[in-house]
Amino acid sequence: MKKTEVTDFQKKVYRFTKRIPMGRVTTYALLAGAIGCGSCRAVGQALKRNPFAPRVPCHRVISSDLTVGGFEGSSKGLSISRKKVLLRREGVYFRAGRLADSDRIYRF
DNA sequence: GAGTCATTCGTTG
DNA sequence: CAACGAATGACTC
Repeated sequence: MKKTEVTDFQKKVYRFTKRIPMGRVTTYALLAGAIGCGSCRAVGQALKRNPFAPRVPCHRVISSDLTVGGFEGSSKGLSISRKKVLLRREGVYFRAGRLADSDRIYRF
């Protein structure tokens, strides 16, 4: 078994993700840009492997198109549904699979 | 070392 | 307007 080694990149991702206040969301591209990385996929990967599962609110990270994007390794299915419900409980409402208010996006 | 990924952008039909 | 492919950076096996 491998040790849960968190790379510097992941550390940044989790740090920024945890920085998101309740009732607010952010996008992969925004996170990637804030970290200093040109690819948003790397951010999603870090969240998917999320070693800090309940500690890091990965459900507060959505796609830059205001879409839910993915969750728990699936861009659709029950996982995504759960993500939407989770955000809804925090005050973030979704409409047709998209964020109802783009003003809810948290800017670093 | 190769494959995979929860994305994003650009071009083509 | 809609769909597909290519690009990019990092992680896991």
